[in-house]
Amino acid sequence: MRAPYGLNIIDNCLICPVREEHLFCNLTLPAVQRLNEIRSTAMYPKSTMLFIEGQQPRGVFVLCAGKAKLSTSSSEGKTIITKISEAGDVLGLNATISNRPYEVTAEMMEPGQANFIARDALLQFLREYGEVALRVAEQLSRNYYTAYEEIRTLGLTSSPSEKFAKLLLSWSPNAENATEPAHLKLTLTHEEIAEMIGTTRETVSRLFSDFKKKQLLQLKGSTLIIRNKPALEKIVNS
Amino acid sequence: MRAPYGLNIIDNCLICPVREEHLFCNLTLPAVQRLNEIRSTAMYPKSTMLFIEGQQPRGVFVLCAGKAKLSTSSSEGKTIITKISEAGDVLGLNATISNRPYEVTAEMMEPGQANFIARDALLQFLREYGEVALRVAEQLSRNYYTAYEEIRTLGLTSSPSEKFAKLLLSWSPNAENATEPAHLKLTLTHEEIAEMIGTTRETVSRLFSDFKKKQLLQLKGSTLIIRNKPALEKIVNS
DNA sequence: GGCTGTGCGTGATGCCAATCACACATCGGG
DNA sequence: CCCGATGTGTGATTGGCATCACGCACAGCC
Repeated sequence: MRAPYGLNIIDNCLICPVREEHLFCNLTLPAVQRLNEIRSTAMYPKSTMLFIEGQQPRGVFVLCAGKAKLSTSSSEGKTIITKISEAGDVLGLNATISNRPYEVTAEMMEPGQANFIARDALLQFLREYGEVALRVAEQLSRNYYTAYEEIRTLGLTSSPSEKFAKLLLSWSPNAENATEPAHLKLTLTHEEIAEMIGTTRETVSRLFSDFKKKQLLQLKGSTLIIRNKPALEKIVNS
Repeated sequence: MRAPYGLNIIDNCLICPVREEHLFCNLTLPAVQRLNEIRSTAMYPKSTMLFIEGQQPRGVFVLCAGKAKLSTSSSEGKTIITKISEAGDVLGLNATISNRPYEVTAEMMEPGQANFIARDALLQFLREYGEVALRVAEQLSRNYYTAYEEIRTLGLTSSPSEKFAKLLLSWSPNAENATEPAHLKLTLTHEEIAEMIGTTRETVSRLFSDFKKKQLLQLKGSTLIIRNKPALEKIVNS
């Protein structure tokens, strides 16, 4: 499904490419047509900054293919990654709606494709199609929830091991048939994981060692196997 | 301006009682009338829980008088206060719009008054008056920004002294005529301050001592005087 | 008056994770 | 092929803050 950079762009990827609950899904035909007029699709190579924390908002990006990491940094260089965005996500919506600077930096982690909708056009569009404004409100509300999850993780979770366990669980598909352990590709470096849970690279390395020793997880190349989900859950609310 | 509990309620306090940038300000007359039909005003004594984290959203509260603290807790009893809400603030908007459980607990810190708008009525109202839906989106967007500030504080600020300085600065009126130090009433206990910056009561006590010793602040009864704002700012981005 | 509850100040102790410092592994490119 | 860049493992050291444990001040109240 993911288009390698250099191939033809996925046409019309704005409209429900991946998820049904997409912001711009299931609109009325006129709205869809108007949307197609104001969006512009482009490919972005790895490491592209779609936008940078503090910039005036130019508009929103709808990710069609590829992953992007959202991060925020302090003046002293410390960085936290707040989210890994995937196809279907809308980036920069909050800044664009409220006309405040982008609150995060969005950087492509792999080559990908996105639709851009300029701020003025989007606002005009929302005024014309009031139905969509409520959808936007709902999306913002979801974003808020995610942010609050982050606040709870950062503020209430004390030890790095707790946060690490929490992160692992958030990766693990929450299927109930826990008979066989979850496999998943690990695409992040230890450094990036450290930035996600607010600790140092070394600590992440040691956490991996610890958890391997305790049979909580296993690593085969870049494949991560979560061996003992209940134990992880116990660590989280310890 | 603040109505002591037991006095007559402030009529019509929903409409721009305090702030011009209020969510339900400057609406068209029909919208205002409709709003007056669906709101219900009540007084709330100190320590009232307007809503509790995890509850299904019943609707929103518009604070007219009094302060409320918003907090979230872990299962082990650790608590963080994420915001002190004041007159004019809209509480529970995110949960109500997205129909997810309240993400925080809202507790009155002093007797006060608030308007309640039930979820169904609010959603219906927003559908009828599309103009207001966009306003709601803007409000949610602002909330998101505030949440992100919190994330930055929790995630990027390492030491308690930094966070404490940051909190003090957020209290201090950002007037530029820094010729005379800012005075303000300290209504929070050390415990509550600790919950705001994610540390312990004892550490807050020691921070006050430290900062007093360093001439950064001064305490006269419950009046807090911020003596050296530039130095505080230096601590924040240290 | 004495009693209880709540908030505050401060010492002693211990521990966990940041920091510093290396060694090593892997990979892609000239 | 070597060589830099990037990512990883792991030891030793250290300091900051949580924790425990008090004593004190002050209010409200019977």
